[in-house]
Amino acid sequence: MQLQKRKKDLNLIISESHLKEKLKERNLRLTKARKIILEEVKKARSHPSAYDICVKVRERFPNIGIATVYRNLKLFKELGLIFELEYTGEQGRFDSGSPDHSHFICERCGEVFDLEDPIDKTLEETFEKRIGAKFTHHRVEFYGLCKACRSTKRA
Amino acid sequence: MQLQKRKKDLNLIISESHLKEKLKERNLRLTKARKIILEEVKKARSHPSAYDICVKVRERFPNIGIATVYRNLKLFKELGLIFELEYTGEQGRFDSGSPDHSHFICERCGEVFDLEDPIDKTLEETFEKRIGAKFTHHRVEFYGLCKACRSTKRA
DNA sequence: TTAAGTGCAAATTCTTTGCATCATA
DNA sequence: TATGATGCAAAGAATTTGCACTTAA
Repeated sequence: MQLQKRKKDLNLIISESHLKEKLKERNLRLTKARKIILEEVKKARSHPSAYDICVKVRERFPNIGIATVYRNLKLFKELGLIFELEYTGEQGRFDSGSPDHSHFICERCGEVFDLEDPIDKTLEETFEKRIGAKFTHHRVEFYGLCKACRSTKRA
Repeated sequence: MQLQKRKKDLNLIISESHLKEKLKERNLRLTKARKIILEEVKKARSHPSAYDICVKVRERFPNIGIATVYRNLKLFKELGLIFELEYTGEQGRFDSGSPDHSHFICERCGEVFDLEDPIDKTLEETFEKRIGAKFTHHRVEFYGLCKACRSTKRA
């Protein structure tokens, strides 16, 4: 009982010190809002939207504004503390080809390159069995710097 | 020279008849706008946004409205003629965990499930070499019906 | 104390919708 | 010619931004 409690506290301490360290690198402050937002993202069982997180945070910090949640989620992404599931913040992009290929998206210039599909039938079936789901399709995207952008190091 | 021209025409004819057939199944009409929009998506070298496509279509069909482009892109997706690169139309979803896992997203209930990362280092390096890029990360998402939604067939 | 962070509301951006008009089957 | 499709503008949804006030270091 006590051990578990200690463990829990320890986890929080580690999280918080990690956050503190990351913030210090950029001369940013550890505010109450920032701390609670990260805690709520970390403890969320599912994959919450900014709005979901705002609702959760509000239970503990009633005056939080949605703008603060957005600002901090964006910051946490930049710090590498969380990941965004969907590549939003841009317009939808369309692809006319067949579905069995993957994409590489350059994070500097936004160019999209086609690559072959790395997911084979066997793997797909293994995953389907594991969670009892039936897949209709999948998507694979790689992100990084394209050839052209690598040679022009400076923007 | 002539062969190439013939080939080109043939491609267009095939595309158009495919479209016509798909449309007929749903009692939809083959309009000039619809035809040109699909042609422009098909011929686009990169992965255009709805706005990009609208600009292209406008060169050939000046009065096209952005709403018509959106409506038809949505339709083409439903007909399976094109694919949308990003899972938009929803809020951004966040993930607090490590980046080395993939996701399954239920298309009925929207629930997100974690799965292991199917991309190994070797494959990543092969792809990097092939296009001369340097990857920072990747994302893999599976879509379909989850266990719970499969058992409740009807909504 | 002082610069970063916040809340609020207004602004932006992307996408969808309502409606009168147009055009395909 | 009847119904589906379009253009326009207005509405919606998600996210960002400007600014005066607050707070962590």
